[in-house]
Amino acid sequence: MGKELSEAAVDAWIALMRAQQTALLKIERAFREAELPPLAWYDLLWELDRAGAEGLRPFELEERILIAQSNISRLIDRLTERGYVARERSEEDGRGQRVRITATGRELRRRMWPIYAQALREAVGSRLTEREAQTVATQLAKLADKR
Amino acid sequence: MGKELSEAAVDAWIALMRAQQTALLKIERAFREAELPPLAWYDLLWELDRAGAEGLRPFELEERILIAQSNISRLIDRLTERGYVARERSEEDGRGQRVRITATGRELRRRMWPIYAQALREAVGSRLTEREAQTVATQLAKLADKR
DNA sequence: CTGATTTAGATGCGCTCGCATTGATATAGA
DNA sequence: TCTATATCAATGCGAGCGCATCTAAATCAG
Repeated sequence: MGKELSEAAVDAWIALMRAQQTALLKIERAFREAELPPLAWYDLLWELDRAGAEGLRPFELEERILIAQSNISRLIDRLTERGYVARERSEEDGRGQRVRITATGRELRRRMWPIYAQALREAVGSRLTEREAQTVATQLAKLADKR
Repeated sequence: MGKELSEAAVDAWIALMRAQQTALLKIERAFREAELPPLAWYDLLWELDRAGAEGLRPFELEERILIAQSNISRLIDRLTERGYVARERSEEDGRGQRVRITATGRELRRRMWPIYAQALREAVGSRLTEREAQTVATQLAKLADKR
């Protein structure tokens, strides 16, 4: 692609903004209506659940979920306060820590999933064929590079 | 498509979140580095510029750009303070108002565009072929419906 | 016409965000 | 080894967000 900005690129960008906002709003609303915490909590719990017993370092979480460092720090604060995750000093790095999910945290994530899945189905799954979803995922992956 | 949530849909959703976040961050950064206001200002100015001499009612802006009512109201506040737009009581509706872009506002939008275009080219245009961009725009449009 | 409902827009509130900075430790280079 | 630089995480700050609520005007129903 050359130096000019194609109209198609602008259209794709606008569609991207609208689609994300609209879908995100629906999903957050679903969580709220079910009296569950916001999506960011799910993301973090999910990564920690996957990470298993060793947990993750905050900077590893930062790489996996798309939240800035300072917000990761405070998100961990909030989850720690409620006992969904636990902090622990890192053995191998004196500056660092390890974050692990607790049993309660795992349970919360499990409760959140059906709500998430349902909302996702309505906002995304039901609107694209499997094939379309695959294409979209592939194309959009090209935009996710931070460079 | 049915009642189940396909893996492809989840992948598309995650890609959507990441792509939007990443691209948006780049664009906002570009504006900041050029010492220009954020994207939302551009969007609002652009709609008002297009609307011409009659301007728009705030609720019309709300339909066009993806910002909640209360935030539209405050965004107009900020732009009014700096003289980029002007409020005026609506003739036809005593509850309402008309918002119009000023000459300074038009000028600001004009200055913002090259920065925006450049960032958009880097974040989106250069990463998709024209054809891909079209496909993405078409598919994503299906997710933008608020219902 | 009157009262009830709806709609337009503003505002208070609490929360989260991004940025910049700080403090502490780790790593690299002379 | 000693110093400079880089990295990890926390925090102060100001700004913007979404929600709920409020006021005023418009619309609807009887």
